[in-house]
Parts: sequence; structure tokens; C-alpha cells
Amino acid sequence: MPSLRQLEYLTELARQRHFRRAAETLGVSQPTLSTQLKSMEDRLGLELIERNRTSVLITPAGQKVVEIATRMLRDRQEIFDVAKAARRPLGGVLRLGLPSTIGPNLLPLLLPALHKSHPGLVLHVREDVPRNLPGALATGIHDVLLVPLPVNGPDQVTQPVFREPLFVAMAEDHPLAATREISRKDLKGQKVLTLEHGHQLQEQVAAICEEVGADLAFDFEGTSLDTLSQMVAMGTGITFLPGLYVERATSAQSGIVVRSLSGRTLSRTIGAVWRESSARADEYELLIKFVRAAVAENFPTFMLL
Amino acid sequence: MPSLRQLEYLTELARQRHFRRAAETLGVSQPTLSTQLKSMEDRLGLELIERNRTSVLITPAGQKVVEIATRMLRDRQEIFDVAKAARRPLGGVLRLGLPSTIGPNLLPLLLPALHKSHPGLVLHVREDVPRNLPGALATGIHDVLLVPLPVNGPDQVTQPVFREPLFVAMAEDHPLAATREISRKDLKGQKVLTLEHGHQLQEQVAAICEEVGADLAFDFEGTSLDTLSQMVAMGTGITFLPGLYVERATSAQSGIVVRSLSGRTLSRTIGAVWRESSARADEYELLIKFVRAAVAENFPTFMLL
DNA sequence: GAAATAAATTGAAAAAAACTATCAATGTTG
DNA sequence: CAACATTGATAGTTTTTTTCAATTTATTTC
Repeated sequence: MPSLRQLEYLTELARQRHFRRAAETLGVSQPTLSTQLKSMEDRLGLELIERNRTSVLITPAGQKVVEIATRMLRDRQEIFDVAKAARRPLGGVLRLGLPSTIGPNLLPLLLPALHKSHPGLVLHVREDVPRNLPGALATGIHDVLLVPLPVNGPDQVTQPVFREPLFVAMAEDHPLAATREISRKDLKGQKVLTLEHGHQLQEQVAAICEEVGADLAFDFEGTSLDTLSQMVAMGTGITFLPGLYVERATSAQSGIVVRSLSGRTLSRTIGAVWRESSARADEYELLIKFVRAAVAENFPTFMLL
Repeated sequence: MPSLRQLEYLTELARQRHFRRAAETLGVSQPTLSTQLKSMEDRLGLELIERNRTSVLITPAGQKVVEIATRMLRDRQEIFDVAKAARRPLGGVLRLGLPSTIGPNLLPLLLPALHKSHPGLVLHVREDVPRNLPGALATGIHDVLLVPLPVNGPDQVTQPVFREPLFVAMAEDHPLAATREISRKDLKGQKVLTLEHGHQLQEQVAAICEEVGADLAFDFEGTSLDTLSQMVAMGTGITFLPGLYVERATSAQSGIVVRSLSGRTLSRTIGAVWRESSARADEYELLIKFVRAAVAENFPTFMLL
């Protein structure tokens, strides 16, 4: 089996057609070149180089080998380049997993600055239901998660990033829409819509309903905040929407109004999670810095953690 | 710089995700695998494998490297395959140089049998003017020539293959066409056409003209035997055509007739030539056998050498 | 908490690759 | 034509790399 070094010798010799000069270019002695090439020929059981008294010729088989070898050496260089790109912080591929309640609302605010200061970074964003994310992190599908906390899983490091308020959302013509600030007892008996199972938000909303005596609608579970808010706009019920989404997606045209809940603030904590065994923790910290900056700039009322 | 063996280790580990089992498959001890992979990571300055207590994961950069490495290993296998094909006699590429006076007339008779018994052979046929062929052989453009002898050049081995008769050719309505066998003195004063300079045939025809007192036409030199015979058919003059061409290309429709010359037979010797330093002499001998067989079968009157 | 398993570490041995020195064969030149 | 230069091959040694057996560390399982 020919080694890469031997193939490198061969290609250089093919280029120069001169043992001594090729050896010099390669930074080895001429006997090294001779013996290594001979050894490769022996192993392949084949003459690759025709040593003429006047000149060095490459046999047809040798030509073919040179061709393949050239590709292999280029590949080796590429491995090196990949490594080089991946070595610098936030270089190379970073696989980010997050729920759809965060992804489309936060990432657009984050990516321009991130790409500008770390052009080498290739972010693979994959959305999934929060319930699946920790497992996917453990099996190596994601490198880091941006999810509502808490997240439970072995060998995972959790870093809170910011606190996202939740708002009560209802149709424009809903009776409660007149109130500027809604109290907990206003919610009693209200029909509350929420996301499908697997979403952390769903569990949280269920808990709130339990607390305030609202009725969780069991006949409807939205797959995205957009469908959810459309249902709300149609007057099917009320819901709780996370601040990131509210700021971005609810406007005069949306047909819904949002109100905050008086008393104890309603919120959820968004955090980053990664495998303890991952060697790129400092990169994740760096990524978190960008998230915080984006939140601070676009949502000044949110609390950073 | 990662070595091929290290890359092989990495790909196998990526496949099995288990050090001990991968080591076993690779036929090395587990420490070998561990240290080699570690060493590669150090050299790349990068973590390729995430060693978790429960499982082995490949980092994104590692995935990329595995991808490239897989291609490289496939390439190495291909080198091996190329060598294997080239090892057997008349396997791999063999670059054959010959003049246009031989190529289209001889090769079609030769190739079917050759291909049948040596399917691994890839024959690169390249036609050129005989004058250029020896030089091209020396510089490694061709591996073996099939040309009219003699050929002069240093470090060249010559092997006569067969003797090809030359015929006198003229238009059907030419006065000499009535004669069954043409004598040398019939040619005196005839206008003789021939090939362009650089063809051995051209020199030979010039010598014959000198001998018999014919006039070599200086205002026309054909680039191929086909154009030459077309000129002859039009009555521009007579010419000398080699036997291989005559048997194949002159028929009732061609408008020319061929006659042999009485007395001393007119012929040229076709031989094989290769570099003395070439290691494939036995393959060339084998090729010659096929040429002789093709000639014997299709031109029983030709003399084998 | 002992046994089992998995990968890392250590230190020695084996294998591979590299070097220096030298040779034989050619080619060049005064 | 003889002295000299050049080219690639060979021999013997040294250095570097790779590998292995034995052991250690950490973790999981029973």
C-alpha cells in the first residue's frame, strides 16, 4: 500500500523528471527519494518510472497513479484547511438546535452580526420540538441548543441566557381587550389555546391555566405560534405568547392584542445547553454573547441572565 | 499532516463508534488506535472525536474529515486496482505510435482478437508522420512504434515484424493498366505521386524513381494514402501503394488498378520499436505476435519476419 | 461496593524512513 | 582522451514513527 508521502514523491518527480531536483524541492535527500519510489514500485509490483540514462519517464500506469495521487494530496490539503477553519472560534460547522418558538424570532436579529464578525462560521440550524432536543443533543445531532429551561439530561451543561416575558393574547374584539393590564382572576374560565405536546410552552401554559382556573382547550393544539395566533384572532380563545414572537409578529394587522399579566411576572427562561464532553464550550459562550447582544438591542425590556 | 493509516483509523472508528471494536476490525491494538487518533488530533490542533463516557461521537469537523478521508481511501484502492490491471501482460494503457500508412489498414484486423484475449488492455493509438515517431518514442509519448524500418535512434530496440510488398497503382484507363506485370523500364518517364515529406514511404518512392528513371511529382504531396489514390484515379499520375492499403482499400469502385513490379520484389519492412530501458519488452513481443497473426490471416502472401 | 467495561497512559520493541557516504554509469570539456 | 561533473542506485547507520503488552483511570452495572 502506497503511503501519502510516497505518492507525494512520485508526483513531484513526475513534475520535475529529475531525482535530485525533486528531492531538493521535497526537502529530502536523493537516496530517500530513490528508495521510497523503488519501495512503492515493489509493493505495487509494477514499474512506475522508467529510468533512462538520459531522462526520467513516467510509465502509463505511473501517469494514472500520479493522477489519482494528485487528487489525494489535494484532499489532504483540504483536510488541513477544514481543520484550520474549524480551529478558530466559531469557525466551521456549528449545529444549533432550537424550538420553532425561538428560531424565526431570534435568529434573524442575530445572524447578520454573527456572520460579519465570524465569516468562517457555518451555522446549521435545525428546529425541533423541545422535548426531542436534549436527546438529539446527546446523540450528537446538535452541538448546542437554545431552549426554554429547565432541561434535564446527563452530561449536559446549561447556561441561562435571558428571561423572556409571556403575554396574554386575545382577539381585538375580545372583552378582555379593553383592559390595559390583566389580572390573574380575569383569566378564570377563559378558553386557552396552546401548542402541541412536546413544547415546553405547552406545559407552562397548562400550569398557568391550572393556577388561575382557566380551561385549556384540549381539542386544539397548534404546531406553530403563527397558527396559534391566527386561531386566537378568530376568537377561538386566548393564549400566552412569548415576548420574542410578540414583538416581531403582532401588529395592527394581526387581529390580536397582547396584554401583560399583573402581579407576578409571567416569563420563561431561555438558556443554552451543550454536552459536557464537548470541546467547544468557549465557542458556545461566544455564541451566547451574540444572543444576549441581539436581545439587548431588540428587546430592551427583557432581562439578561 | 495526517497519514492514510490514521485516516483509515478515523473512518473505521466513525463507522463503529467504538474504540476496541474498531481496533479489532483494523487488526491493531486499542492503544494504537487511541494514540494514533490522538496524535492526528494534535497535529490538526482540533478535536475530531468527542469521547463521552457512554459513547463516541464525531465532531462536525471530524465528520468532514471522515468524508474526505473516505474519498482518499477509495482513491488508494483505485491505485491498487490500476496497478493490478497493469501488472498482467498487456494490461493497462499501452501507447502505440504508427504512421497513417499502417494504422487504419492494420489495426482493425488486429484489435478484435487482441481485445478478446486481453480485455484489460487500453490501447492508445496515435498516428504521426514516421519522421516524428522515434523522437516521440524517446520522450515517452509512445511506448512502442509500428513503423517501416529502418529506424535510427539511441537506446532503441528494433524488431522486424513482417515484409509488406509495394504495388504500382494507376488509373483504370492508364496505358500501363493493360499490362499484367509491370517491368522497371515501363516506369521510365512516368509521373509519380507520393506522400508528403516525413513519410518513410516518400523517401522509398523517391529512391525507386531515381532507380528506374521516373519523374517524382514535386507539385503534389498527399497527406494520406486515400487522397493519393484519389489523385491517381483522376489520372494525375501513378504511385506506389503498400500492400496493407491495397488489399483493404482498392476495389472495383476505387477507379485504380494495382500491378506488381516484375524482377526484384518491391517491399518495405514493418517493425516494432521500443525504448531499451522499457520494462515491458515482453508485452511488446506479445503485441507483435498479434500483429503477425493478423497479417498471416489477412495477407497470406506477406512474408513474416 | 465488587466486577465489568472502555478508553487513556506508559514503556519497550519493532518497523519504517531518513541521512551520510559511496558507487557505477554517462556525459562533458579542456 | 583523460579529468571532471552529473545522475541515480546501493550500503550501512541513525532517527523517527508505529505498534504492542501491561497497566491505570473512570464509569457503569449488578
